[in-house]
Amino acid sequence: MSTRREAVHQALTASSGFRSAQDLYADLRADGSKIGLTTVYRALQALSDSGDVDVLRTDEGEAVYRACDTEDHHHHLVCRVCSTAVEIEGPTVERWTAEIGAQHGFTGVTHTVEVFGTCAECSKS
Amino acid sequence: MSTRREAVHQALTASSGFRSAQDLYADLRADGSKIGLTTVYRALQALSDSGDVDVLRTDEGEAVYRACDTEDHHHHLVCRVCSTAVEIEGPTVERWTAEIGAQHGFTGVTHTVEVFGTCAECSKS
DNA sequence: TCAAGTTTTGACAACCATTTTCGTTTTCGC
DNA sequence: GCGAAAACGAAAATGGTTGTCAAAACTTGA
Ligand SMILES: [Zn+2]
Ligand SMILES: [Zn+2]
Ligand SMILES: [Zn+2]
Ligand SMILES: [Zn+2]
Repeated sequence: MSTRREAVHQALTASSGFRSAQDLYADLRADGSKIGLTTVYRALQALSDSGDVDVLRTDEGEAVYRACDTEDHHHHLVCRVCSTAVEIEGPTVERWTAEIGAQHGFTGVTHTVEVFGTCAECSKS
Repeated sequence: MSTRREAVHQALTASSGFRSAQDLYADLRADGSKIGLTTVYRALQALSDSGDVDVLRTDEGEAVYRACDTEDHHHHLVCRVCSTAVEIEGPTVERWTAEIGAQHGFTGVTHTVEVFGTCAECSKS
């Protein structure tokens, strides 16, 4: 793992929420790094390819990334305000999606499941 | 509902799967319509605002739309090959997401749940 | 150590879906 | 018909993301 890729991974780990490539680029530059935007995109591509970071799309279509604690299959509960995320897992939903797919004769069934809300902290204000 | 918006809605209804704005624009032009791309985008915006069509994002971040049979809350089982979609509903997953949110003190909890696979037809080849 | 080859990097341009702008056309109430 | 208001569409602007390519950094073998 190259130094630059590590730097991106670390910048991502510093946050508990999902960050965009542009966010991370801004963070790194603010920290004095001379990294280029292209390199940030390349690092995130590599990191998500290798499964080291999770990626999802915002409603606006922007890709956002997160360095999760586990590499096992899981989902997220994301705060709509501060973007903080909690890793969640649920045998229930895993079983349910598999059944739905099988019932309709679909093969190679996968799923995307994300839960959104306003976290306890942000709910106060 | 203006004529142009109806045309877009109808073009969408002609397909059982999710289509992008560009797809629909191509369909309509191929049918001889003189509609503009901007108008297709505006129509889709209005249709999704009013809840007449469902919208989701592809992995590439492109917005795709579908004219569903019901306006009630539901999810989709989408074929990865031909993009045909089946409307599905599940009290199970509704309950599960609500519980997960409550457990972590989140308010205003919503969710996105989509199931992907290869449909029976496309699985043959 | 040094030269030659390989990989990584980053400035810049290119892409492409989507939105804005703005002048023209259509629709609708009177 | 007439004029205001809404809808249209072509073209330009936007913004995230990817492609290009020459320079910089790192490896390797002599
Ligand atoms: Zn929050
Ligand atoms: Zn799952
Ligand atoms: Zn199919
Ligand atoms: Zn639901």
